[in-house]
Amino acid sequence: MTVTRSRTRQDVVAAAGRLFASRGYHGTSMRDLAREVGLLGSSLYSHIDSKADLLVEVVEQGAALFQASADRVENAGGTGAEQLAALVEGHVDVVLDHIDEARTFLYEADALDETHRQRVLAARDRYEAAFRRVLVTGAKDGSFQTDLDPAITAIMILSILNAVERWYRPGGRLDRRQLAAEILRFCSNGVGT
Amino acid sequence: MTVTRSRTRQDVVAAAGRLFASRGYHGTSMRDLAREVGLLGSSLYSHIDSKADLLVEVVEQGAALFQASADRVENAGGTGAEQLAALVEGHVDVVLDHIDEARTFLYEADALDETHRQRVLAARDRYEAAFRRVLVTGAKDGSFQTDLDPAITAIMILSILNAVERWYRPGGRLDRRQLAAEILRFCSNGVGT
DNA sequence: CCTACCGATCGGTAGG
DNA sequence: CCTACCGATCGGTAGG
Repeated sequence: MTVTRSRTRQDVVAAAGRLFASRGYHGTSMRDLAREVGLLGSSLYSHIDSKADLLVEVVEQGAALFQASADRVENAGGTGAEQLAALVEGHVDVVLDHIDEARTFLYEADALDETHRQRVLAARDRYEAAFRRVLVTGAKDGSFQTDLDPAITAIMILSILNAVERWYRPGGRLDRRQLAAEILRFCSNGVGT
Repeated sequence: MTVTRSRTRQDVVAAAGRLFASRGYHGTSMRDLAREVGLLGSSLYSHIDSKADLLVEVVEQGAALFQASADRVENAGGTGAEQLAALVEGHVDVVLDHIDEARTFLYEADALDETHRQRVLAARDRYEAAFRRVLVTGAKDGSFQTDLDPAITAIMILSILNAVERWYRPGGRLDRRQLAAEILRFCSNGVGT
């Protein structure tokens, strides 16, 4: 016996995340979203106030997931090398387990109003700062080279991590642990002999 | 004496590139574009056939610029290390000199019709293949480790390169040669001791 | 390149 | 959550 139960606000937000991630905010209409969740367009407004609010909510979920990973790593402590490994694994997990929120956080911030856009930029910088700190820690404890530039190095590591969702598909040659290991290996040693 | 001369098709395409790169295809209206180029919306159609055609044209310009760089590197030859350096420098040049076409090529392909979208994916793979070949060359000639995976390594290098336009701004601490050198250094040695 | 305009779709509201 | 609808804007066309 199938019971059609009424949609919750979270159903609507999750569906919005799916569409924003796959077609972009401006490429998604409220009627697209309503169809995705099984309603008519006007019925969405008994769950939410506006399309813009939905974007804010999805983006902030993405920001919170990445930050939670960084916070866990910082609380666990360890050498620079250990913490970098944990940051890489945590990022891969967030991207693979919450791809819609991650993509929307990474690529749709420009569709936000200026106030929320600035908050996203601040959230990204805060997350990036965790990588910078780990690089400094590792330079001191002998994990890493001592002359590396933490700012640009953090950006390059995050560039690799953020791009994962653009090419990696589960079920392929690498599982997610092997993926994280490959990334960590490249970030540690590069291609050099 | 200022002469207002009539717009050419290329002015319209270039303006479209600017807007697609900064607001996205779906975030750009034909009236936005007309204003950018100093016309009324309907007047655009004496230069172009449709909004979709404009996207195709900008994206294909981006594809051609990247491919031209890869072709130049391949024709110049050299060791794997030399060719990788040339690919990195070439990519940085394309991104910094043609940021609108590069961004549109990288981020707006999903807004294309399926036929053109597939062509972009093929163009990206062809460009990526140049990186894979250079990695294989370098593994044979002693430039690089012999046990690296060319496919995933090429993706990671390109992830760093493609992200450049998201954070690098000319006139800052690094000029473009230093930027390319930092990227090459990271790709060669990573953070390890 | 503009005037005048088209049908379709947009985000959203009133009222039940 | 639906019916009925709003004004605004969308990409695009006819005709000059």
